[in-house]
Amino acid sequence: MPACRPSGFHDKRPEPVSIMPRYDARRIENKWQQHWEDQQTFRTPDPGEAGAPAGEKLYVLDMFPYPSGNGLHVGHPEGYTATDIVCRYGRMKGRHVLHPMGWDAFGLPAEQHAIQTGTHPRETTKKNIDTFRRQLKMLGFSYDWDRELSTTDPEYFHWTQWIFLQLYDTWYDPQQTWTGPDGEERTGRGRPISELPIPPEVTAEGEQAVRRYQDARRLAYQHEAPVNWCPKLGTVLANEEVTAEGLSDRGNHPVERRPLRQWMLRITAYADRLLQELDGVDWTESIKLLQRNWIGRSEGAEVDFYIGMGNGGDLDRSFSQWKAVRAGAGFPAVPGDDVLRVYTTRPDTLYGATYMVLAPEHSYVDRLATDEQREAVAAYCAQAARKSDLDRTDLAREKSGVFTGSYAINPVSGQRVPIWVADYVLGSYGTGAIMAVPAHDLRDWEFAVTHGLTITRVVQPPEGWKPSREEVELQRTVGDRSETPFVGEGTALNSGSFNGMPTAEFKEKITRSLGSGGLARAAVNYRLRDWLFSRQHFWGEPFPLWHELDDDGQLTGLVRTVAPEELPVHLPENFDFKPHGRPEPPLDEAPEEWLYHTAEDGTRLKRETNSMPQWAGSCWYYLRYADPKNQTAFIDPEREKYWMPVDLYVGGAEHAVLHLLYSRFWHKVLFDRGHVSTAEPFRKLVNQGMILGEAETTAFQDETGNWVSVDDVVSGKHRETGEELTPVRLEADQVEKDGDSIVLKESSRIRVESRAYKMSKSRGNVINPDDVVQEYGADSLRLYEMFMGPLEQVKPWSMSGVEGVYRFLGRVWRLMVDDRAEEMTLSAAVQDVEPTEEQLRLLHRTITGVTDGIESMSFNTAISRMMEFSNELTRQDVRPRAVLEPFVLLLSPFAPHLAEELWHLLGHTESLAYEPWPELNEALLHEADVEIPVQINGKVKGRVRVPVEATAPEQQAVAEQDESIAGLLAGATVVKVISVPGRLINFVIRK
RNA sequence: GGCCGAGUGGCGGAAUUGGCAGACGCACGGGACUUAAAAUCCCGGGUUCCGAUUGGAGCGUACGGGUUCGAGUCCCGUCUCGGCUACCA
Repeated sequence: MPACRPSGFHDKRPEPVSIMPRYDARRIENKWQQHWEDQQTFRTPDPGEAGAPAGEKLYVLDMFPYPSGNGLHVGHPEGYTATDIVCRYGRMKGRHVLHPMGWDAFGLPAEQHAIQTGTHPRETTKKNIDTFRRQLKMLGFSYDWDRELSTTDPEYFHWTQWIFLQLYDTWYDPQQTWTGPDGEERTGRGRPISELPIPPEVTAEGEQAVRRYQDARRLAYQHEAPVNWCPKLGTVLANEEVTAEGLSDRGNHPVERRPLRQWMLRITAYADRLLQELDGVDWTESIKLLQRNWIGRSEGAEVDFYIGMGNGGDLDRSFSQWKAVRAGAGFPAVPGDDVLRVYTTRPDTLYGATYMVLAPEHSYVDRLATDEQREAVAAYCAQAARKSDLDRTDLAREKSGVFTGSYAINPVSGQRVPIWVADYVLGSYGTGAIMAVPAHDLRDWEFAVTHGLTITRVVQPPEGWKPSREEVELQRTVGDRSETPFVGEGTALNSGSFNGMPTAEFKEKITRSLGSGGLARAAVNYRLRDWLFSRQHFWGEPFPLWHELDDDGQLTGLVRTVAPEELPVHLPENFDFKPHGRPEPPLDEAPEEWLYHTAEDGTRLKRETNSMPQWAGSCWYYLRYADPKNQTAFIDPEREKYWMPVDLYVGGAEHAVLHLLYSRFWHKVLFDRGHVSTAEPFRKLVNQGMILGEAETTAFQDETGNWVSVDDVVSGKHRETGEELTPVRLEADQVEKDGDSIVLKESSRIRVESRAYKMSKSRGNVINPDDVVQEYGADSLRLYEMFMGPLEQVKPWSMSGVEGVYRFLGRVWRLMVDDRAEEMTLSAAVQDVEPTEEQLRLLHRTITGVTDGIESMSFNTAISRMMEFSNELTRQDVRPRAVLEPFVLLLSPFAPHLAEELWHLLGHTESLAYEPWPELNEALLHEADVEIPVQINGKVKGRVRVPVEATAPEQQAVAEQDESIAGLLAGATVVKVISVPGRLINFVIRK
């Protein structure tokens, strides 16, 4: 906090008994917040309801917060103020505005707090929500609080569970072509599981076989997936709770990867739709790109390498038989046991595939390990299983792996290639096995060099190719020649009849040729994986599922759904959840009456004890706001049609990938199943930039107190000696600028560091919105956050900047209020007189500036224009009401409390929230004359005044008559004249 | 390493998208008011050189090139900072 304090709150003089006429933010803000609440000013009428605005609907949404125990952060009000301005502006423009707020309230912190203190997460959550609500109300946001929701409300998660059942009931048919309610034709659709065609041979096997066949195709399915099991803590950890070193965040205990039965959502089925339908939404290209990269579509081919049925030596002979069979039967959808299927984006390098690699978790590893190699392979796989993904990537600078002892046959060259196991191949991508082409893949090259495997070049680089940095780094010397890998495209080499063919053509030809031989097929792969949808936690939505048990009380793998009319499935009451020392979820220890049930047919049932991840509730909350109290459906179809899609969605960039991808996925499933009418939920998306702490200037000192220039500091240590250095905070007057760097005043050789850091408790630079409001008021906080700079940009906080906007608001106050009077009175300068032409021009310039600023979300420039207005009017002794009133309306979306108070003072009795937005009169915008620059050879040499409507030749004539210009033109040859009406004149001359 | 974004006064930033660089705010300096201070109001400012008083000339948007009558804005290359991502075959 700054030392000097604004007068509004801390006036030393005795308080007058009457209303203080000074700008007193706290009094005004409390008053109007109360007024809005009493009058239900911002309650949004439902479509068709009496009193609903006739204008078009406008749905503006904030990403709802996780109500943490720390309360609101200054980052929150940034986006919330932006959307609030858009909404308030929208209302004044006659739009029917939906602007809700709620809580993403399931999550780990409340659960951990519960384990430590015994307080139920429900209570912690309620308390935190109350704090957040109070803080948001204190900032004067125009939410319709009647629509408030929390993901933890049973009435809400009722429908989260219901949507899960929809996912469970859906399979994806990639073939179906259909036209949706949006009139678009698409191929591929999520359909009811009852419509899944069952092959006759499955039907023949009976009901259980049919159920299992269906279960394997649902969008929600069960799968063994590794979890972070920490034996010491006796609990499973979320990825965020595991450090980069593979230790538990709390206590630094080792964490193992353990497979556990979990629920997955088949988001990959929608990968193509998620990719393609991104084109139609109004998001920045960089966020779209982020999503595209995350989905990571690649095109290539699946190729089968023959491995025979055993480890026999007759591989070469049986290979030709196998090939003949394949030529007749074609490429099977599911590979048989006699082949190893790989995915490659470079089928053109097939002739250079000199070995193969399996991921350690590949199911063929055991089978392919020969007796001599079995022990080494088993040891390697066991070691790999213990490593986290991070370890695997980190340690693997040195590419490790072991030979299985087995061979496969390269389908094009007919050569035997060794099969290895290595953890640089991921089990979860492609087929979990690769053909290695060391000459043309950096990772394969590195591995081959390390393990002495054959490298065959099959692509000739194009003329003039220079190896890239990474390629050079991997250079090796063979005899007296040096070789590098080449990963680019070129022409074929050592590739039989394909020699000389360009890469692109080769890819296509060989895929087709192998395809007709039944050896390969074109394939598409995604980086995107199916979504691991279960967590081993208490504080999350329970799954609406029962497991069938066999006579021994074991899960059969068959599942029954909870009937929709029995939803929601509540969390068990009076249950003391503590880590129980097993990887299974805490709910596994829930009371019997919650956990077990006997079905009408006598089958023993056990509840699913995993819970849903925090993402679940945030996947569809935007829908519920449109109909938050609906008891019979997750949303009324008419309301859905009316309000969707969200017109503007604002939130932090940290959700640019996952949250948006997940909710788009759910939305598309609901769309396919006919529950929503739009294919995409969010029409326009804006990410606000992070707010950093105040800028800090830091210098470094060594042990003896000598300054060390930042050039010699690497992550807090001396670059040469490695000595730990002490960072010292400096005041602005201790440093100065020297060229491009900032240096100590006392020694210009010592460069210092000057930058702003992310706000964090440990750095002590966290700004609490409560303090700012206490000190300057909500209007100042709102205004400052918008004035800092463009919404999307990262920007440092500055407390004196807050003071700047506070002073502006005070000036606006004194524009209209006589602050010397004993009571609230209009300033004598405010008069009912005709405004001057100049005043009108100023007003209308402000109207365009503010209107355009809001519409393009450049709030900072909109505020600048209002500052110019108030600066100008402050200087004038007569301030016509006719320009002040519209100005108050322009200011109102930004500083609503102050604006309401002034509006009231100007004699209005109603809130200004629904006053019509001031209308622009273009005619009043311009003067009769404009001053334009006159250039000679592109340099400004003078200025002339010309009529606004002057044509190019007319304004040129004016310029030529100007004394100083005429002087400069005299004796020179005018080569060319550029005369842009109303802009400038440029004479190109030669002496 | 890859991808994305950004570099403009002491600081946050503006510039109608190729047309007067530095709007507006902060910080700073000067003045008015005041016994004094705070608050408020008014004025000032990119920089170098010459004139030296009112003026004039040059250089300036990270750096080096280019296109153009004209570039902060477009093109090529380089550097720095920030964010995301990390063996995806």
